Amino acid sequence: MEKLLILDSNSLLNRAFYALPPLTNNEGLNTNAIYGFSNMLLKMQDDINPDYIVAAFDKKAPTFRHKEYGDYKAGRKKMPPELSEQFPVVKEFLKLLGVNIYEIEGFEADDIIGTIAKTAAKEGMEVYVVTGDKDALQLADKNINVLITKKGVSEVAAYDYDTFVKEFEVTPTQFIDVKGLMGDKSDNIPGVPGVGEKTAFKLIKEYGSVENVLMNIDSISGKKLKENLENYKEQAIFSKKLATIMVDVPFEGIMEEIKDKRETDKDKLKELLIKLNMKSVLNKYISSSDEEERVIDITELSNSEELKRILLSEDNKYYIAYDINESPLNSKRSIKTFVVSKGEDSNFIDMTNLDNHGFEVLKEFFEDENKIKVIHDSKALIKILNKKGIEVKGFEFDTAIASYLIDSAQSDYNIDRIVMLFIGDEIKGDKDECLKKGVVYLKELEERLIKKIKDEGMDELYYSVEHPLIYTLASMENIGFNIDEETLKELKDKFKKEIEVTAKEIYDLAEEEFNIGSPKQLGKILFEKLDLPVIKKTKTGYSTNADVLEKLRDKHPIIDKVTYYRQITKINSTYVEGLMALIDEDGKIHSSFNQTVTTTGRLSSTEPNLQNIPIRYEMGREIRKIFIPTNEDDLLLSSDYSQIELRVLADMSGDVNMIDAFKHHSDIHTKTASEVFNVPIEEVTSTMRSSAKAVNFGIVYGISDFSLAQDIGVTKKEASEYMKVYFDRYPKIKTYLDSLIDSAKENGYIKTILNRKRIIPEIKSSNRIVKALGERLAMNAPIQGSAADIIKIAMNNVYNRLKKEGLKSELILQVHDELILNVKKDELEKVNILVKEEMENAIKLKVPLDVDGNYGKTWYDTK
DNA sequence: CTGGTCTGCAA
DNA sequence: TATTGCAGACCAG
Repeated sequence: MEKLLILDSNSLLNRAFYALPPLTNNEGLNTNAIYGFSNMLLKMQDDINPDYIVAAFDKKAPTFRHKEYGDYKAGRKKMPPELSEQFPVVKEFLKLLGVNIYEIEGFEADDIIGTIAKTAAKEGMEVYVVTGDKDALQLADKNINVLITKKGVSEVAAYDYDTFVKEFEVTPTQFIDVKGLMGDKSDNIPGVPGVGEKTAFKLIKEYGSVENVLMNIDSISGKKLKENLENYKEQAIFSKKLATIMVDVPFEGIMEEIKDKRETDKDKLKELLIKLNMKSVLNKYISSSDEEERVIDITELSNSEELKRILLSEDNKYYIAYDINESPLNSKRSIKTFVVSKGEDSNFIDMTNLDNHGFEVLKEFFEDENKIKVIHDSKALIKILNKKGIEVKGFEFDTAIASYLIDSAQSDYNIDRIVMLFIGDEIKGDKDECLKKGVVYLKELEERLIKKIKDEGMDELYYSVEHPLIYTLASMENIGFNIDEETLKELKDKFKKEIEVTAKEIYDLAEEEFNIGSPKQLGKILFEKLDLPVIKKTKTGYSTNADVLEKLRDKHPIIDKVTYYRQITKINSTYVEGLMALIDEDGKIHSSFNQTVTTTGRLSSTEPNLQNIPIRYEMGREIRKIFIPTNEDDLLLSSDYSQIELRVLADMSGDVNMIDAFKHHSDIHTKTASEVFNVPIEEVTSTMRSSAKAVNFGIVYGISDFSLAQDIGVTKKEASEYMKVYFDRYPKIKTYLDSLIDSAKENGYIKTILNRKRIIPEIKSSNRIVKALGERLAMNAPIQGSAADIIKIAMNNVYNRLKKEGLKSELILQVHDELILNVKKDELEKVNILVKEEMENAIKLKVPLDVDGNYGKTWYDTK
């Protein structure tokens, strides 16, 4: 006997949604109902093994029940958006599975189910109806099994005619009569007042139907019950009608349609399940035996001859992964394992003991532009090759960087992770195995990523900015920043003495020795021994951060000493000792610029982080004196964008007032102050200017009145007033920021000037704090990200022009809005102009970009 | 020895 | 109850 499985989709999704904890994919789409639904479906398929499956949905349009009874299902809460957004996805899922979906205007899913169930049973099918709604029990019949979900969605209780009668002692049809009498709160079916489940069953068991009950009211005991039955006769009949599931919805050729089975669209199903991050479901639908198992034939190349055979025997496209011997020192990094594939093969070679001939092979391979290379996370490899005098040509695509452009929020872009993310396969094994197995996925990854990048409109961003930037950064990192070790040692001694003296003073004031660096011990001294007022607490105890100490400084002389001690030990450990440990054999520091870390598109810098060298306070700023040019005669040039983020904001918002200010090269903070405080430019005080500056900063970050108030030390109300006036003066900024939030809410992401995408799952959160964060991200990311786009363009252009013009000056550092170059003395003027030109003309905005260049003998002096 | 927490540096 | 990062010190497990 053929089996038909009918899904009461609305009911099941509701069940799953409320039974399972919230679950989202990486884009913030809720998936818990989908997950529960698909697992339930899998279980049913396993248990029943149906020949056909159909899914019924409710339509939004009112049904005949609503039309006849205005209050039908009234009082039902509106479906939360976290659930409703999952409906289209489930429909897509079912469609790809080949399941027929039925939803008909004017009928509920129940009616569709009833009709299909009865029709199919009549035609000799064994029918299974799965639902979370007990109403459907009235459909139970000889060949119709109604499966009701129990606790959650994993288990079901099954009823056919016999089991139903056995349990309830009425027939399934009589169950409608029961409902007519008792009503149904959730559907707002009234029934007869005073008649509950017990009485209803009792009456129907005795009289068989609502009609018969009503004809025999006289013989029923109980005065009140009689009265109610008498008074609500019509309501009882009507309720029965409402509770009756239709079994005669007009369906033309429904059975033929159901039997006309469609195939599962495996490729698209896979894609959808990967997108939903539902690997476990995917595995069940597409078992590995179903797919051609990826044949991974891993070959070890044991000498340079074998390497040569793979790399040089023909012109081809090569997929490359590698591992390096990590070291904090650039000079000590080398290639450990080199893995190459021409598509399906995987060949690796242990580079540690490779002879010189091996590097000749690599040189011939990498410098041949007809041998096309796709490299996963190429920069470290390029750096090592470049150091050995090998250029890299014919390099077309970096799968790590491309993956970052598609989703910048991943914690890393190792091959195994992005294979899971974009292909859905799990690569098992340690780092080494992931590499060797992963290389065979690079071809498919490349194809998918190229398509995605094109679809997202990021061709220019990848091919003209990020990809060329790999070479620019590799060069900067290999060049490094020269260090004045003498001065550094002097600083070290100076700080060491200062720390000792300060510590002694603190011990004297505390009248005991303790670890000043331990917030726990310091807290004990300050708040218990010295009994200072507790300002703030942390999870683990008293807060002793800078803000707290600032508030306490009048209360005890120890506070200023502690603050000073903090500053000086911070500078000493992080910058003096930290930098000292990273000076390479060439006397330079070679920081790494990571291209795939930040969510906004900025670079980040590690080992060491050269993007947070102190500048605000003199004591820390001194650190900059140790950064010197490569050669004695050279100079350092620092060129920085003035207010690039506000200019980007002016451009993207199109606010005429702000655009004007930049066009006239006004001091934007003073101008803002004059607007917000309504005074002429000349009367702007420095306090006003710094408040305005804080507002401008706040706008860029996505502001709240609370934080602004805290920042500039006014009340929340005043801060709120500043913002209001600000938006009055720059009206288009307000509308622009709002439009960013709207677009993020609608699409789930925002884009920068170059279409760099940042997915913002937070904005869909039902937690209002998280959602508020999402809104700030939506406002900040396009601004910060566009500024990042612009300086990246400038970096490539500066790098290429210096090379093209045969100049010996070199780009060595980027600090978000600033480029630092090592400049030959006789090139200074030329390079200063060149850099300014390239930075200012990196992109055409509605406002000019202003670049200020400063040079000096040390980084400290470039001011 | 690792990972969590607190702290503080930059744009 | 402001965005993006990196890193050192401490400390519990």
